[in-house]
Amino acid sequence: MARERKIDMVILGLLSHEDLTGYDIKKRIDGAISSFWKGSFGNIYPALKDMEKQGLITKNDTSVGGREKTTYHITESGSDALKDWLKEEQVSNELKYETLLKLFFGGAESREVSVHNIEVFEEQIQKDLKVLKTYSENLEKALDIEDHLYYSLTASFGIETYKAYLKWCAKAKKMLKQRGGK
Amino acid sequence: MARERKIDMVILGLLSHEDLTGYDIKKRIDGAISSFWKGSFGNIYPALKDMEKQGLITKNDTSVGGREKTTYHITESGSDALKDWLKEEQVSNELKYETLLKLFFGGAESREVSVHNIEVFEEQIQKDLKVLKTYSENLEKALDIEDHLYYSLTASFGIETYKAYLKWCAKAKKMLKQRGGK
DNA sequence: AAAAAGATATATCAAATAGATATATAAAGG
DNA sequence: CCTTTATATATCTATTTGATATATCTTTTT
Repeated sequence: MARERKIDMVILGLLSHEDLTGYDIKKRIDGAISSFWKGSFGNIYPALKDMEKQGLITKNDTSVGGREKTTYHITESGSDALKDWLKEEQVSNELKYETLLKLFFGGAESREVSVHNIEVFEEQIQKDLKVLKTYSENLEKALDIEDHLYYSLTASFGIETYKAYLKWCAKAKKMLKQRGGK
Repeated sequence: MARERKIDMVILGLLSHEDLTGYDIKKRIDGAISSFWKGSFGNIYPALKDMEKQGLITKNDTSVGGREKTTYHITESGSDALKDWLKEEQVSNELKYETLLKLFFGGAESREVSVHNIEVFEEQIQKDLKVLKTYSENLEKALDIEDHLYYSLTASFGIETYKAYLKWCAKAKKMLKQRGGK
């Protein structure tokens, strides 16, 4: 058996603030959450169906014109499930860095290949950092809103780690260019 | 269709250094690689079978006493596949931080809960950092070995990011304890 | 020396995730 | 008017995760 489905908690967390459609949920996940969690239609829609059966959320079908859409709303029971999860001790934090995997096995190719791979990574991080900084600055304009504090803290996590990445990139490139590599 | 199977590259990378059994591969992944990639028997064994069919690796069955074991060896074609992958531009780096997910939705519970969750994370990172530092120090004793340079760079990535995490933990806890939270 | 515990070794299964794709309507732009 | 983009739901396959089953060999405890 695989562990408990985490997408459920992402959905409950989002629905605890506002009613949303599956499509809306995907958009929210692709936004601020994307730097530390991912979601796809392939697990969002099945999870919504399941959770409705379990009574954690309720659905509300509406049709605007010829277009049908289903909005979900969190129930008392769903809200409790979210709170229980927040209080659980064990967490699974896992990162899968293909860039590091390539570097680890970098010896199978020339050093130039590894340097280039680091440069590709570096550029991506620089872009991501820029986006996160803008997001963070906007949040800090209204830190009196309780939720903004939480969003700001997760953004700051990203900013701090991205900065560490960039520092490492410079160092790693230097090391690879030094001491007469093959 | 899901993207190309990444476990294949982990296996090829490991086999490029020495012949290994599936069990050995699991042990290697759980070691130095574990901080940036994971693997399980559930994907290692099927991948080995597949790759053998594809001619990327060859198998060698031996029986020591009544105990059977299969050792795998990388082929020329497997070695080429590894090098091709190293030279590919696109990479998928994804982190799934349940700790951050909980913090993002922290507003559904008291600030104490979030502070506690950060403390749990902090302790784990402190442990991991200690292990990585020891590993890194041992590598640096013999940096003249080409491969050690690569292993050292990946270890240093972990060390730098873990340090950034700890710095963030202190800051985040301070923020949550300040300004009269609920 | 026997029993228990732990390490070695392979394999498989269910649940969850990733990523792509299919379908159809609505809105916006040229 | 037509094309492109956004909205919205759904499904499928491949892959990964995590657990479990089985069996042998080795080391430690009694």
